Amino acid sequence: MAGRKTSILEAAARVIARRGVRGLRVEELAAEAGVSTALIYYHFKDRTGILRQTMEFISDRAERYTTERTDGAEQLSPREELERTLLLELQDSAEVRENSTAWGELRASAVFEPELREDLARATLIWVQEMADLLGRVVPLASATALASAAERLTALLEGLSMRWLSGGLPLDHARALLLEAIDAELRRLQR
Amino acid sequence: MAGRKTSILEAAARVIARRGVRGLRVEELAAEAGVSTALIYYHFKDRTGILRQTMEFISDRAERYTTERTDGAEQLSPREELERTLLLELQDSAEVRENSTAWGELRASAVFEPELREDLARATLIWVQEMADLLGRVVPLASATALASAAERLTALLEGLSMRWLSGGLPLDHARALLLEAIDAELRRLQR
DNA sequence: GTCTATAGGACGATAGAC
DNA sequence: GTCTATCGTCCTATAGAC
Repeated sequence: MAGRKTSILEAAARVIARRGVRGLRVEELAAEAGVSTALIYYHFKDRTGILRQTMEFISDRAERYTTERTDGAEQLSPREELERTLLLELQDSAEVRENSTAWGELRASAVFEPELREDLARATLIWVQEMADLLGRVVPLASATALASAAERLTALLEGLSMRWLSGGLPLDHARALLLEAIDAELRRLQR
Repeated sequence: MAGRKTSILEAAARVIARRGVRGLRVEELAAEAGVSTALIYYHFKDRTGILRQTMEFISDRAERYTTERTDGAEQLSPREELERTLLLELQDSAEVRENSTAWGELRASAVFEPELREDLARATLIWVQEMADLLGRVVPLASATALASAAERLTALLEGLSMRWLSGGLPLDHARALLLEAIDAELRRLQR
């Protein structure tokens, strides 16, 4: 079930996290996945095909661990759940770092590769909507528009903080503290 | 005074905005600047040298137009000045788009090129401090720490929104509206 | 589906003249 | 400081066998 193609995608996420989209060499990807370069072109057509499908793979995987996270026994308040979900992306675990790095890279690449934009927009939308739902559970009386805006801001801020963290200018602790305060500011604004 | 080297840096900013850091070819840069590739290596040593100095150039230039902006006759309230300064980076003019694109690219590149990090950190610090000053003029009673945090959040959010705008997923109007609301939320928080 | 082998081009960098 | 010319490498992509 986790076929060759899937294991190539897993390898692609690792390589992108290690070298960036800019540093992704098909040959290195092949070595990482333990296959030949020809097989990669067979499955993905060209370099852009690799990037597109890797982006989809990464966003699916992120959605999955974001969802599963709550399956732990504990009962969390809506606000705790909101905070936990956002902070999940600012953690120094291999998996999160890999996902964040690859995600940042793919978004940055989309500025110059229009082929990536459609998938990027879809993944972003799903992520924003999930966040708007969580916010709505904390502030049930807020309007859908206000919730959507807050969700867009928090996710965009998270991406900005994540990038600073990954590029070495912002310690993780500090990034997390900043994000928590932003959640507080947004909730205050919604509760007016 | 605007010597060859400067005009190469201007050309580099244009090429990076057009093709990205990964898409920057020394040959294309040479053509854009109207010089030979050899001259570029003479002035910048290697590709990384080009990137480093271009980053410095861009951050200086951004600082300059950020400062000059207030020299227009009108007297603005501190809050108007704050809003104007931040919104300045979300405009569809050639110069701003070029600066934002190149800035985003260089930050993303720094994740994988440690040589860029020092310059990046310095430029970010200057930008954050300027923003903290502006916030301090709006809310004089706020603590320095609170101002610094708000400034870090607003600039990180701006980078996140900017990236979404440039990667095609967020219309400029919407990005501007989101940023204005974030300023509002941060000021509310500071004024408590 | 998967491999080996390689074509073919692009690109960074330098040598050497002026 | 600036150019012309070029070397050598790296990298995407495909041809063709199994």
